[in-house]
Order: sequence, then C-alpha cells, then structure tokens
Amino acid sequence: MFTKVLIAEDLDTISFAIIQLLQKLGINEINHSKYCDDAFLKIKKALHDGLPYDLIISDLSFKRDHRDDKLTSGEELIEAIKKVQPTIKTIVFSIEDKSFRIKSLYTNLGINAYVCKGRDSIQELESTINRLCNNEEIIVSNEIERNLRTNTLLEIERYDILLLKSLAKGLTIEDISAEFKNSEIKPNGNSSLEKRVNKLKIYFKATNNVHLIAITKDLGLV
Amino acid sequence: MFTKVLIAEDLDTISFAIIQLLQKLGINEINHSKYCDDAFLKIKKALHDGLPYDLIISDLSFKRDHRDDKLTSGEELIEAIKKVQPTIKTIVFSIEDKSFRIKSLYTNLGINAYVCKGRDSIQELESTINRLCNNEEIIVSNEIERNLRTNTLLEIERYDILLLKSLAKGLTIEDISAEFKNSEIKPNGNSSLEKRVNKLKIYFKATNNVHLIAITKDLGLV
DNA sequence: TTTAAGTTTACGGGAAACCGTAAAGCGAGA
DNA sequence: TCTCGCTTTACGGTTTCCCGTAAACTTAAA
Repeated sequence: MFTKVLIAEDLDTISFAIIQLLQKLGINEINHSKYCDDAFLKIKKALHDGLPYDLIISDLSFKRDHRDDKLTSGEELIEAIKKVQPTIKTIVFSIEDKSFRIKSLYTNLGINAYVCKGRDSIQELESTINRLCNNEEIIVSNEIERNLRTNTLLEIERYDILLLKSLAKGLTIEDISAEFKNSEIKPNGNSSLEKRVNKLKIYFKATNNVHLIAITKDLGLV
Repeated sequence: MFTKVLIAEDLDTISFAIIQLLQKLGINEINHSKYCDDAFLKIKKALHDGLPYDLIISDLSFKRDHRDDKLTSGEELIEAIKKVQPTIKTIVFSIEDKSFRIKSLYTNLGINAYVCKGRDSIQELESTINRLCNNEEIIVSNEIERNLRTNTLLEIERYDILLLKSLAKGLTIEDISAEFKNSEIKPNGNSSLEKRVNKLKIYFKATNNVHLIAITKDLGLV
C-alpha cells in the first residue's frame, strides 16, 4: 500500500471523507492542502527532504479566495508537480464528467487514474487506490477508454478554444484577426477565422455565434 | 437539538461528512437521500406516519442519472416540500456563491439558512444548526444580508432571464418577438426587445450579444 | 378633455455576421 | 520544374445586429 499521500482538495467536507478512507486503508502519512500553491510546496519540501510522496489525489477546481495563488486549478498543480517529480502516482478526483476534458488529463498531463465524484465515489476511489498500488499503471473507466481511442471529440484543439474564448470576450472577427497576427497565431485571416467559426457551429449544431458560445460554455470548453 | 434530520445530497463524500457531524451533535435519526424524488418521498412518508422531520439539509444541484427524476434540483425539492410541510426548517448547503441566486432562496423559497460549501464549511454548518435550534428563525451571512436589502442586482427579472435564454438558444430578435407574441409576453416588439438587450449589455458591460451571453452564463443566470 | 411623461413600437443607416465563390499560397510527388 | 491537391485568404452579397431618432400608444394628473 502507499505510505505517503497528499490530498489537494478545497472543500472540507470532501477532504474529510477522503482522509477517513485513507486511514481505513492503513496509510501512515496523510497530508492535506486546501490550496494548490500549498500542495505544491508540500510536494517540493518532501522531495527535498528525501521523503517524497508516492501518491497525490487532487481535485480540479478550487474556489477563489482572498489569497492570490499562482496555481489556481488542479491541471496547473499536476503539471507543476510532474515537472519536479514525474514518477508520482496521480489520481484526479473531480465532479467533471465531460469525457473529452477527462481524456486530456490522461493524454496531456499523464495522470494515472480519474475518479468522478458522484453517488458511489468513495468505493470507486478505494478500488482505484488498491489497483494502483497493485502495479496497474493506468486506470481508465470504460466510457473514457472508448473516447481515448476515437478522436471524435478531441479534434477541437487549442486553436479553437482560443478562438471561442476571444469570441466570448466580445471581440469581433476583425479584432481576433488582429490579435492573432500580433501573437503570430496562424491562420489569422478574416476569412479563415470565419470559416473556422463556421465549422465549429456545424460541429456543435449552433445556429449563430451567440448559440455557439452558449453551447461551449455549457460544455466547459470556454 | 433537532431529533429527525434528512440530508438531500448526491455526492457520497459530502453526505458522509454531514452525517458524521450530525452524529457528533447527538441527533438521533439521520436519513439521507441521493435523489430529490427519494428525499421528497421520505418527507411525505414521515409526515404521513405522524413522525415528521424537523430539519432538512439540501444541496442545490444534483447529477443527472439513468433515472429520470421529476425533481431535478434542490430548488424544486424545497418548493415541493414546503407545500406539504411549510414549517420544516431548511438549510441549503451548496457550492453556489452568487449572492443574487442565494438571495432568491430566502425570498422565494423561504429557507432558514444558507451555508456555502468551502474550506471551513463543516464548522459553519455546525454553528448554523446550533443557532437554528436555538430559536433563531433566519440566518443570513453578512454579505447576503447586504444584498437582501439593496435591490441592485435583482432588478434582473423573469423577463430578462427569458430573453437571455432565448438568445442563448440561438434565436434572433425576430424569432424572439414572434415567440413572445405567441406566449403573450409583453413587450414583444422588435425594437423593444433590442432596447432591453441593450440595457442588459450596458448593465453587464458587454460589448455585443455574444459577450453578453458569455457573461450571464458565467453568472449562472442562463 | 388636455397636457405631460413614460413606455412601446416603427424605421433607417451603418457595422458585423453569415455564406458562397474564387483567387493566392504552399507543400509533396512526378 | 511543373502539376496536383490542400490550406489560407480575398471579395461580394444578404441577413442580422446595433444604435439613434421619431412616432404611436398608455397612463395619470391638471
């Protein structure tokens, strides 16, 4: 079993339940951070002391606070941690259930497992921890696995997200074209941008720009 | 202290923590529902048996499921409960932090207290329960109280929400005008609708319709 | 009834979105 | 080098948005 585990989770109710579970599993050293920055510090400290964590269980979204943290999301936290300790086992425990977002956690961040907060998630979390320390490297639920193979949904790339975000900020195609030229993002012609927006509208079955932003906001893309 | 409490909360991690708290407070009968419909049934059954609950602690948002529930949100659940048992004490325990949304819980649903899920919410929940059974009728946090008095944000009415939602569905002003005429919602002229949208844009500091929907989506208005 | 003030609607012109077509740019292979 | 195919860009016409002004209507007070 794992011996030293860190929990990154802002909601006290949830971290309370996770800690209870870990204690039940007989884990010796359990630490908990309510803030991403704090979690990252603990990881670095432990590494520096020669007593690194062997598992991190992290949430994705953290509430804003009076503090202004450098790391504001689970994604950022994990990315930072992987840079200093690439071999640490990582479980993401979040309410997010959009499969394409979860997929990117595996492909871009290289997490080992994803457990979705829900009606029976404590049990799922328990079995996931057991399987992970049983030498299983990567644990993926069936639904996500199907999505990992097919590229259906993940042809939406960084470029599209940027475009959608610019639209959501109230910029016109003209504005976005100028901005993209400045940032040397290509393609950046008016016409190309229009075409791309049009593809997105077809893809998401939106009737106009307003509708498109409403849909992608709902999906958590923007 | 309360003797019979119902918890309506889908996430097992959170309900686990709440139950632990209630046990610590020495409450005899603690029940828990993961579904709104189920919670409502329990309330009715207890009432019918002459052993009604004297407190309900409810979440606001519940995950969708294979079941198709009649009641899908905490708002709907509380509204239904108040109809059959108006005197029951109600605490809403949710992650929602938009003050105008919380305000409507007090004014429209007549809840007794709101506790926001966060970094120290277990303690808050505990003190709220204590104050409630200590004959305090309504417990409002400072920030919300300020909002309850001033009408600043709540002049956004049902009409505006309807308008915003129609826009988010991809309808044009023309379409919305027709729809409003059908539903006998007034004003419904093209020009009036445009004017109203314009007011909303000024209010929310949006540069165009797309921006407006992005902003109000973020606020949870749509 | 008249006046005044506010609300709702009509209209018009310029800007941006929307949508198709065609030209220009670019890389791979013969 | 030339050709083919693909991507990117340019352009023009229609619709919708955007925003101001003015007319029509409603309501309330004089």
